[in-house]
Amino acid sequence: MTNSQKQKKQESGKRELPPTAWAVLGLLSFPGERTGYELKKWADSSLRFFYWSPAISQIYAELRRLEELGYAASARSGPEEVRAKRRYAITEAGREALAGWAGGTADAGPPVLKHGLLLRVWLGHLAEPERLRAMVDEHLERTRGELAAVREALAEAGEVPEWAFPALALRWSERQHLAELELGEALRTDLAALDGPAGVARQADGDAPTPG
Amino acid sequence: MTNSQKQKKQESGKRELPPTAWAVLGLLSFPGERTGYELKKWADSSLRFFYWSPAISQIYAELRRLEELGYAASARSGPEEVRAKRRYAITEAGREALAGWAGGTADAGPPVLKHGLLLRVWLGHLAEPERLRAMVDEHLERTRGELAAVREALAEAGEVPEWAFPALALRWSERQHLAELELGEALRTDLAALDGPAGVARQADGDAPTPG
DNA sequence: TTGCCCATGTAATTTGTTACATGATTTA
DNA sequence: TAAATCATGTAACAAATTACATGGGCAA
Repeated sequence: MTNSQKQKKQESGKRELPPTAWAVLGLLSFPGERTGYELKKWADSSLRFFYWSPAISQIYAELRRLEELGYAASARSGPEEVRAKRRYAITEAGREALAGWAGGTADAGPPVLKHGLLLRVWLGHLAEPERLRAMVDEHLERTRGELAAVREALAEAGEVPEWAFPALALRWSERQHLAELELGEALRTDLAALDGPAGVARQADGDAPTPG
Repeated sequence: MTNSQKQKKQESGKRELPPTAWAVLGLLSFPGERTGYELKKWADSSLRFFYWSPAISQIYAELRRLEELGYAASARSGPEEVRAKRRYAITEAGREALAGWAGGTADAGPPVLKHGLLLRVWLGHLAEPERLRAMVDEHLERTRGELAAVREALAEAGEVPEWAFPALALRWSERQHLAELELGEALRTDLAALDGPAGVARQADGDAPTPG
């Protein structure tokens, strides 16, 4: 390990919360009390588009941790019921901690993309050209569906003045999906150019230089 | 659990490999033998931009699994050394399995994006407007750096005809970063529009708060 | 001779998923 | 009254990271 990397280590005893915890707390930072189930559904129609879509079990786990930390508080509906419906709300401590995380000077870090189609394009020498083209077309179709979902969410959020920032993020996401569509079209063109005129080498073997 | 979700369950005994295993095998699918260390460096200058950047320990673990499955084979340099340098190559079985995965009819699934800046924008009500603007600017600066890195990788791959598909993916990534830059600029504009007219009125300006 | 890069690996821990179990309420 | 949705949770496991340990080769 290099020295510069060493300097990135944590010295503090209290360990940092993972992004998921902050995201859950972030959902809670908007007015109202809600259940874990509701949080999950909400995330799937908002944060999913640019950040995160966790398993429901993960939401419940994070809510328990947040409550332990005093960042969230819950009230069950039935008095002494086992596993009763539980509505969560953010606490003052939670709001402060979240504001420190979201509005602090710490770097948000680079966006991380995991694009399965692109990995397959990168590995294009292993697939039939027509199969590759079909994958791109499927991707375009799905992206159109996603764009529609973003716009649906935007139609809801766009009305309410309290949702101004979420609407902003969704607007970004709308543009991002439009760009993804253009990227897909360009990819299809590039793919055709590779396959069509010159008929570039699709053979797997034969020697070649090592990368790097 | 709904019925439609139930149908997605696996019935097969042999469990599917995670994407990381296929990505490592994918790196190995290009001619030449290489060490885990080299694989990591290569991934960080290629797949990182659109798919994946694993911990080095994860690479070593996957290589061991791949060898156990008979998908990869290794040869150590020193004869009986402990922990000697180990160069890996893909096997025929590995190539077949990979081709089945990458070129098969299975859906690549939707791309997943984790954009820390956007989460913070979504949570904009918790931060100072100027801090938010600074974050966007930092993001633009970093994206410019990433774009330069993509182009550097492209300059290397673009020459060799064997790297035609990797070059295609990198070309996609170049365009994607250009789009990300435009998205960031638009976000800055939207942010200013949100902050400007509703905030303190500047008497000299009057109206027309949207900058070019 | 210090420090960086190359190179491989183990251990501990955390994060996150899938599968399972349970039951209430709502809708067709 | 059957099915879907709402709602919470546990258990097992898989994936992945961080920290640590080790040591060779090379260059300022």
